[in-house]
Order: sequence, then structure tokens, then C-alpha cells
Amino acid sequence: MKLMGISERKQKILHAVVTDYIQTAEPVGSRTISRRYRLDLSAATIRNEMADLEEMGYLSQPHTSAGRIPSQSGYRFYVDNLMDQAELTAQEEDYIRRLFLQLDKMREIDQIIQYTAKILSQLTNYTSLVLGPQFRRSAFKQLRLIPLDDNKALVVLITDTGFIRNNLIDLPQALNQEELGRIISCLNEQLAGLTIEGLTAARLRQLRGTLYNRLDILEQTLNMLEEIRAESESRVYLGGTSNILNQPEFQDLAKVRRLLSLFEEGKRLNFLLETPVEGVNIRIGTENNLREMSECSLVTATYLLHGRPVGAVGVLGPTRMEYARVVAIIEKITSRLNDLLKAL
Amino acid sequence: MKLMGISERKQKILHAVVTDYIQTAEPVGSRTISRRYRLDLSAATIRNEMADLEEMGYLSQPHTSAGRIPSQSGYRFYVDNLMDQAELTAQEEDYIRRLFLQLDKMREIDQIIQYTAKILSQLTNYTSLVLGPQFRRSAFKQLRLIPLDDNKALVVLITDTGFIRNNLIDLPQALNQEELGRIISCLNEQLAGLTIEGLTAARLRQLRGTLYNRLDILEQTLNMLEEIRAESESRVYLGGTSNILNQPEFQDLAKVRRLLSLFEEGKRLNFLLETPVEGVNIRIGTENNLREMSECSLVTATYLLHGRPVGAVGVLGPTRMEYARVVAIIEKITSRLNDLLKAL
DNA sequence: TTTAGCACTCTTGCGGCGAGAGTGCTAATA
DNA sequence: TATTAGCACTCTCGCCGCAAGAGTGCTAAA
Repeated sequence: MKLMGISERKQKILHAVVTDYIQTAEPVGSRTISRRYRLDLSAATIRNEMADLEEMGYLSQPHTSAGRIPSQSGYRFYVDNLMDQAELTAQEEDYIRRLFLQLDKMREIDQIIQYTAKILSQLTNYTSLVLGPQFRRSAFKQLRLIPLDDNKALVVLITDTGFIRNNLIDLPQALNQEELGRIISCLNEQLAGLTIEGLTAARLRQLRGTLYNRLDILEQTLNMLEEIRAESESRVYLGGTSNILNQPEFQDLAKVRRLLSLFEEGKRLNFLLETPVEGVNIRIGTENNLREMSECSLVTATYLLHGRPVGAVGVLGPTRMEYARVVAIIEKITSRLNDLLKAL
Repeated sequence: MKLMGISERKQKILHAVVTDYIQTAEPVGSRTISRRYRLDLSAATIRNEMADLEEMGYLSQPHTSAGRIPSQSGYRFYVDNLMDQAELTAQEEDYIRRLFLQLDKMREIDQIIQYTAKILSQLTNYTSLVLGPQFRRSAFKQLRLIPLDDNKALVVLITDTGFIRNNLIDLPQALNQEELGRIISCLNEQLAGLTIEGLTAARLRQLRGTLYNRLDILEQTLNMLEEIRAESESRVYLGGTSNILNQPEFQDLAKVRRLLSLFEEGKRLNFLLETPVEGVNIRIGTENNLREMSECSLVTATYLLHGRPVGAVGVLGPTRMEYARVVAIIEKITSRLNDLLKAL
């Protein structure tokens, strides 16, 4: 009796509590359930079951004589076992279609990703956060130096995944074409096969040693490489920040401030989205491993570029989140996003 | 007597009220002033003067028996005539020095600007907002097409101010070098002397007509140009968003939400910073011409690139802002920023 | 095993009340 | 005539108590 799993009836009641609480944000009592959900049980019976569920850790009580609210494990059980699949409404479908029309015109990948964040937040009414494509694993392909005039040249870096970065550098006066060519081809040789994240300080020092002559050009180029590596780490975009204020659990200014400050620290958000696992992922409360987010849930999904998952989009809300709806939306959006990126 | 200007004594009292209210955020009463400020006047006298100042529109009363708070014109008068120059503390100077050390390493101008926003907000404890350099007025200099392999090429656009953008395009199979060269030099000819903002849809249509052959490449390049123009419009970065929550005037969630939503609409922030006038500029409350900002003040300053003002940094706070301190900080920061940009 | 009934607990909203702060007015003062 | 002291008045704010409402756990009956 003590160790038995969670009975069918308990599951139904848990389901009712979770969905009701998600909707109303009010602790839900036994009366409410027996009235609103067709379980054909009296309030008293439900009360007993709820007491059990509380003891099992799936529900909790804000205070003695209030209704129950789901605990973190309650949500977890709901998400894993009880949640039913949501359908998008016709309006939502339509809305997505219209917004993606805008997207079709964009070519710049970061721009697309940013706009996706906006769509996601508008559709869900939660805050969205997306991670720009991570080029850290991209392999170095080609380094080009394009003279513009007598004392300026453009250094262009290209990776196998189509990531391009460039920078202006100053050319020293006395430098002929051949020498320039030699430096570049030497650099190309040295860099061949490296990934962006492989451009460590140590590696760059090593290169500096190899190409000790013509230090001036080299210095500028290496600086550029270092910068690219540094930059490739934090590219988190947010959408609908103000939406968190719609949630009754964030009427408390202190909580809001903590979250907002967190949002400003791009670096700390990074790892939230670095899900190596493909597909939709749900992390509830403390599962996020972030103090500030212990009362938030995050639904993420990866998107693909050249067939590989290179980034993720996510929806951030209170643990009392409309999981079913959010999952449906995020699945739809990433699938459309992937189509779009395939065409790039 | 009725039409006379504001007497010296009234100015002193107004000065006291404003500084005190800026510090405490509490309506300030006559007693407080006679005690805290060495005006050698009794509370009663000050009361009379304050009643006058209220009638003149410089002060107002939240309710009958409360102290006075400055009105918008009160702040305006203070800023124009009464405000004394603030000095930075040694710690602040030191802090700035340390943070700018970080900045010295950066080469990417947008990155520098963004980091400046962060410094500004940390130093002032208000929200900062900065406008990235506007390249709209930059003149077109050169368009390059660099073949990468058999079916990809890189289009590079360069302006006279050193702004660089590039894009990958697909090359059609049958296309020899000469023809490619011809297209590019033709485009260069047509674009010569144009500014970025001059790349209007009409102009692009016209180009499309001129170069009606080889439409495929052209199309992609023109799309790129259009995108650059569109993008060059909204580049506002925010720093220290959560700082507004520290202000007692923003304990009201509704107000916070309105501001946060505004922050998300980059486009609408744009014009706030498009100050054609060089130097420090203060706009108080409704002077910002933005409903959401009728209770906020904005202190802005332009920064220079190649000797021309191309963007602005700003500090956003409640009208009850520490104007003197903010002005001192913003002057310091832009001066250092300008030095930094000169070296780029 | 389920359910009805009941006593008990805890939150929430509301009205009243007193303290505190500040004002405007009047009359006294320099 | 300008300044100041004194005083009655007003308004906010926090606190207290109270009643209503919602929900529980327990007991006893079905």
C-alpha cells in the first residue's frame, strides 16, 4: 500500500489539479474538482486522494486551509505521463503563416533567429529566448585577404558551414603582392581543419611563433580570429521580456528584478540552451540549475543547419506554464524554421 | 509683482526642493528645507515662497497636506539655470579607467558601443540606451565580388566610413570571369556616390532595369543592398534594464510593463537618439514626445566617427534623475569613447 | 470504500482610528 | 513692510479587529 505506484484515479485527479491550476493560478480545492471535472467522485473522496498525493510529493499546500498546487515533481509527472497533445487553433496557424511570410525575405541568419524569438513570444505570451547558431564546431575553410587600396585590406574568414566574418586591416607600406600571398597561404595551411573553438589562445600563440616575420599583418589577423572565437560564445536573443509581468507569480518586484538582471547576463543564459539532445526538451524549476529560475520552466527545441543542430529556441515561463500549448507551438515553429534554413 | 521673473531667493528654494527631492524621492516640506539648507529663513517664509513657486508652475503638491515636488518645468528650470557641475569621485574615475581597459581590445564597433551601454548603466544605476553608428549617410565606395568556389561567391560592400557588409550568393553554372567582372563594374558605376539611405526601393528598381541581363546574380545582390538599408535603421542597444526597478516611481507594475514593452520596440526608440545637435542634450518628461516616457528623462550625447556625429548614447531615468551626476558621467564616457573610436 | 456533515483554520477585504507630517492663515514681531 | 511663531485643519498611512469565504481533516453513517 505504501510503496505502490500512483493509481489511475490519482493520476486523473493530479491531471485535473495541474490543468486547473495552470488555467486559474489559484490553489484548487476538492470541491472545484468534483464540480468541474467529470470524475464522479465526491469532494470528500478527492480530498483523501489529494492528501495522499501531497504525501507522495506531487502536490503541496500554500497554507493549511487552502487548495492544493502542483509541486515541481507534480509538474514533472504531468509532463511525462499525463499531458495531452494540444492542437493549434486555426487563428494560430494563420498567424504563424503570416509571420513567416515576413521571414522569407530575410537572408541573414541571426536576423531570422531573432525574429523567430519575437514570433515565439507573441504566440505564447511568454518570454522567448533563442541561441544564435553556434559556429564553434564549424571547421575553418578559407582565409582570404582582399586589398582594397594602398593601405587597407579586407580579411575574410569562411567556415564550412557558411559562416563569414571579415575585418579591415592596415597594410604596411612596403609590402608586395607576393609576400602578402605567402603570408596568407601559410596561414591557411596552419589553420586547415581547425574549428572555431579550436582557436585557443595557446594555438594562436603557436601560430604567432610560426609566422614570426611580417608580424604587423599577422597581429591584426590573429586579433580578429581571437575576437571571432570570443564572440561565438554568447549570442542569446530575448523576445517578449515584458510578458513575464503578465504572470501572477511575478507581481513581486524582487522576483522580476532577479529575472531581468539574469536576462542581462547573456553569458549565463547560454548554457540553458546548449542542449546537446535534439528535439523538444522541458526543464522545470530547479532542473534549470539556476537559482533565479527555480520558479520558471523552460521549453526548448533545437534547430538544424546543414543537417546539424547548431542552436536552440526556447520559451520561458513560470512553472505553471501551459506546457501542452507551448510544446505544440514550439514544434510547429522549429519545423518551419528548419524548412526555412534548409533553403538558405 | 505678478509678472516679475523668479527672484534669487525663490531660485535658492527651488534648487533646494529639487536636489532634496532627487535624493529622497519624498515630497519636501518647508520645515525640511529650513532645517537642511542654510537659507536662514523660517519655515513660514519658505512656505509662502513655495506657494508662489507652485502658482508659477515650478512645483506641485501630490495632495493638500504634503510637501512639494518639482513639476516638469521645475526640473527644466533647474537643469537650465540652477544645476551645479558635478565632479566624478575617485572611485568612479577609477572604475571607468578599468572598464575602458576591456574596451581597448575590441575592434568591432557595434561591440564597443554595446559595452559602452553596459558601462553607462552600471555607473549611473539607470537604464542606458545607445544607438549604433548610423551608416545611412555613408557614401557607397566599392562593391566587390569574390569567387569562393565553382558555385559560390562573396559580395562585399564597403562605404567611405569603413562600414563593411558581405553576403554569400550562388553563381549560376555558365558564367565566365569576364562577364562577372562586367556586371560588377557596371553596378559600381551605377552606385557611385550614393548613400546607404539612398538605396531606396525606387532606386533599386531602376538599377534592376539597367542591368536586365544576368538577372540571377543581380537579384541576389540587390536583395542584399535592400537588406542593408533596412537594417541600418534600427540599432538600439539597451543596458541595465532592470535598474528602472530600483526607482521608487516604478514600483507600479503597469508602468514597468509599459516601459519594458517600449524597450522591445527598437524602432520606436530610434528617434529618441537621433539628435542632430552635437553634445549633451536633456529631455524631460513629455519633451520626449513618447507617451510611455512622460515620466522619464533622457540625457543623451553624440559620439564621433571620422569627425562626424554618427550615433548617440543616452541615460534613461525617472524625471527625478540625478541630472548633474549623469551629465558628468556621460560627458566623461563620450569623451573617452571618442578617443577610442578615433584610434580605430 | 465512499460520502455527508461539521468543527476548525487560514486568508482577505473592509472600516475605523490615531499618529505624523505639512499646509494656510492670522497675529505678533523686527 | 517683511518675516516669523502659533494654531487649527487636512490628508496619508499603518494598524487593529472583525466577519465572510474557502478549504481542510476527521468522524460517523451509508
